[in-house]
Amino acid sequence: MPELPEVETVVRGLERGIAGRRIKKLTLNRADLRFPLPKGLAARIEGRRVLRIGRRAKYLLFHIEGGGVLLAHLGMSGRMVLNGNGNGADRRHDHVVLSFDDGAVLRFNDARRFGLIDWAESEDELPRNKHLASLGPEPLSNGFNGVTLASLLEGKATPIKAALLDQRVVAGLGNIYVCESLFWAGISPKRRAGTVQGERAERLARAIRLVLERAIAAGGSSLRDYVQATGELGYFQHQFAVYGKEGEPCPECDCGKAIRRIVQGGRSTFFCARRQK
DNA sequence: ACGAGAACCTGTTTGC
DNA sequence: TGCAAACAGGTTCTCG
Repeated sequence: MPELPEVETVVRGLERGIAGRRIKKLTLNRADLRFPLPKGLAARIEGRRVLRIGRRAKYLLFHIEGGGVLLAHLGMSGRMVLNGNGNGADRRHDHVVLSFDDGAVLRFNDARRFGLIDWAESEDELPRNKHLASLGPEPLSNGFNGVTLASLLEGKATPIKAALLDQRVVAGLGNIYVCESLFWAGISPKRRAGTVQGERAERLARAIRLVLERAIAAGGSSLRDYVQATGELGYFQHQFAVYGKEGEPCPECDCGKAIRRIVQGGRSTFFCARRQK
């Protein structure tokens, strides 16, 4: 579910909702999460304030008073929702609940349990955290452009679709935004990643940035599970050009050719075979 | 070393 | 209608 724009939207909602609040209690409702909670996590955060909330790739970063950082990943089905507004979330999947001194309640709800929570002792430790250590560049950072993207793709034989899903190449893209970015860049998902160089890489870097920015502006994409921290839905799904649109006409070609769906690496890819080469 | 595919888990949709 | 298969926004492991 949640790719960079969804996580960024949640981060912004949490920043408004709980930055500066003091954590009163952490409640763990089920022990068999994908990874057990870090040892002694409750003791490290209870009684301390959340200074600010940030993001790296698809990870939420809760900066805690005293220097530690709580990391959270939402997996496929995870939600991080404030104050009971789960927008239909099944309460049985409220695995971790944080209550705050002002009465605010933050729920980590994750039906499929692909999400995770981790802990870094300090901001300096973050780059060495096992989940963050090998991530590629942030696509919305200043340094991300066609030149950097081209060098990351150089020599790769795998299809560009698979390369962009690899978080070591670019951090934060997932199935939706890879499909959408390749569409707007006019690049076939089947093209060898290593051949995306020069002007093609430039177009792709620009398309990635544009798609992500538009998606964030729309509050992310709500297909089934994703909601913002407030419980509101995202709206970018209404602006999809190709994702989930098999058989529908390409929105940019007037040839009337339909959007095709293929499977790459076990995941659906949607594209326009006429426009994307 | 690299790439393809399976596995992890639950819920919903699709097809016979 | 009913049941089974397919599918879902991600990541990580194994195998060739």
